Amino acid sequence: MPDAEKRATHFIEDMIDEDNRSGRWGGRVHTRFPPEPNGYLHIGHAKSICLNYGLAEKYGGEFNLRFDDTNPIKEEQEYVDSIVRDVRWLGARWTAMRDDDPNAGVLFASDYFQQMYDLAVLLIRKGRAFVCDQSPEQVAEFRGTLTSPGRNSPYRDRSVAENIELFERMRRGEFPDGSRTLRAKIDMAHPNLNLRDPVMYRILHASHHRTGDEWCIYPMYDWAHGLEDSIECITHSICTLEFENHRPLYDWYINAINEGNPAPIHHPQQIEFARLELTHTVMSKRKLLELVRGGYVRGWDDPRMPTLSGLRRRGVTPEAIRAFCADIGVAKFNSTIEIVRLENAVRNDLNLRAQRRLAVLRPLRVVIENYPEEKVEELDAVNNPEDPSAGTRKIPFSRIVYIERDDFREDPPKDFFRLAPGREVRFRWAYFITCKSVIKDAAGQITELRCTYDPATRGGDAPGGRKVKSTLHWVSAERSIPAEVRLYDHLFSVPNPEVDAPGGDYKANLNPASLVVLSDCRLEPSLATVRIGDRFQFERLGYFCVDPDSTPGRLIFNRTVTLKDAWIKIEKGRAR
RNA sequence: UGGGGAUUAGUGUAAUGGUAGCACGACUGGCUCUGGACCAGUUAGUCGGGGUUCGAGUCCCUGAUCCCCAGCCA
Repeated sequence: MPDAEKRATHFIEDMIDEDNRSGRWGGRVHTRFPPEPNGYLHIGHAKSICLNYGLAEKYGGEFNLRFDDTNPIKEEQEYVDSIVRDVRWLGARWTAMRDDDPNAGVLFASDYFQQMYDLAVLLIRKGRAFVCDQSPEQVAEFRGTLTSPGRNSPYRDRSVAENIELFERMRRGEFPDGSRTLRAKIDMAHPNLNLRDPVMYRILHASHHRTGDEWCIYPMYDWAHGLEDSIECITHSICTLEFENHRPLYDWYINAINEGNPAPIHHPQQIEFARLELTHTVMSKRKLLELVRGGYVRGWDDPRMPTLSGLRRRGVTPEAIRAFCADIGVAKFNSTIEIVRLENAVRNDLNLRAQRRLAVLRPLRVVIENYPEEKVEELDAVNNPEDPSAGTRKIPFSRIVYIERDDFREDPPKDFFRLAPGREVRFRWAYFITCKSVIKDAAGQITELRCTYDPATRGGDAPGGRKVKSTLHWVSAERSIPAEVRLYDHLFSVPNPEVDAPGGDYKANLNPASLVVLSDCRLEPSLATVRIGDRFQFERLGYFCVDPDSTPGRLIFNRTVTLKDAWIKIEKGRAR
């Protein structure tokens, strides 16, 4: 990734540096991202992708995208497609990737099923695996507990010949689901429960999204995963902390295969790191699925979701996500990142590239009494003060304009220096405006402001250097266009929705104000020609992007993130 | 009465026996045609207790706390 910045090395880089010094892998670095296609990718996966791809890139190595598709019951092609799309969007480049074929170079564990099967037969021949007829309940009962040893399965000492025959019959489909398993013969008293004769294969008469009905036995993750990495000659198998307990089992499998083997298989080094946790959201696939299925959000790509598709629809750029991942670091400490860090990365990125526009979300009508009725002026506005090459555009100014209701106070509190009766402010790129009077309806609601403008301040500067305390955004009433704007806030109203869950239900912490739809917004006319996905800064408000729900006649914008707002901070401080 | 990990400002993350630094947050101030951005400053930390050493976040001993593991899920 081109935007990798200079920073201290983390522990995995230190390990690779050490490997390179010792010549362990001959200078080779080969990583992979191994998702199970049973859900959509989220920001936590982005951390793993950035880590794995980033290492391959940094060390001139290779990076595989491989699906860990060993459980047909939970996996679907829809998820495969979305994951390929998201990894590509994030900017990772896998080995043999092509831009004209989405699936080129994508790898699948299911392509290795026969090799895995052959290796399982090898372990049976070596007396290291056996077919077990225990029921799932019996297996659990015989496993023992955390503090007490298990007992051997009564089927543990079957002959090699019988095991081979039964395993072949399992594959042929002669037995019902759950009736038999293939298990490794290790140690039922081992303090690490993963080594108490773990199941290697289970019978599953289920159709697989890629292999169809070719198989009715499927390898367990622990058996399959290490072999996948071995087959692909992965050097550094990077995974999350909870698999630390499994590493001895992967090592056992490969050692058992290689013992006395004239053609030993590759033995990758597994390294564990802490997965990403974020405040004000949830990250487990199960809970995200529940939010989608339960209608709590509008889908996997709801802009409030931490999914990559949600973030993309929200207007977050892949560059911002990569910068965020680089910023938070990699370690073995189970930490929770404050979501403002992500928001900050988004602002930093968009500040530099998003063009500025004027948009009024909650319009308040303003009549400029001394401005001619029919006159319209095209005023010059800078597109991006951070990027002179973005140029300028014209904005029409006229007698009647809209400003933000929040930008006027009839009785302004201290430190409020926006518009108020008798006060002069600047209209961005236009004129100095003074509020002369306030018009209200019968209910006492402000419906209109009557103001005057100073013709000498055209463009926004006073000739004598006269200052105003604030600059407001505005749009011409007649020459602006309507739009719907969707304001998003944190999905959950508390930092740790799973920990502080009333009644044990994290959903009780859903933020009722996470989506606010404003349907009467007014935009400057240059926005009439935008395309879906285009991003802008609406000055003084935040960053917004065009939602796919937009139609030619009706523009819909999503608020990606607000600008920092010093005034809100002052107000909140006063409330306290 | 198990095994495996972890613990540095509010939140993260560096420091690999030698000045505890950085980012975000918070708070000041400056600047500004976005109360944005930018600039300057302030705040605040090595889980506890022993030990080794001229010197310990780092090494040793000993406690504490937190996370993971008893799916034919991954």
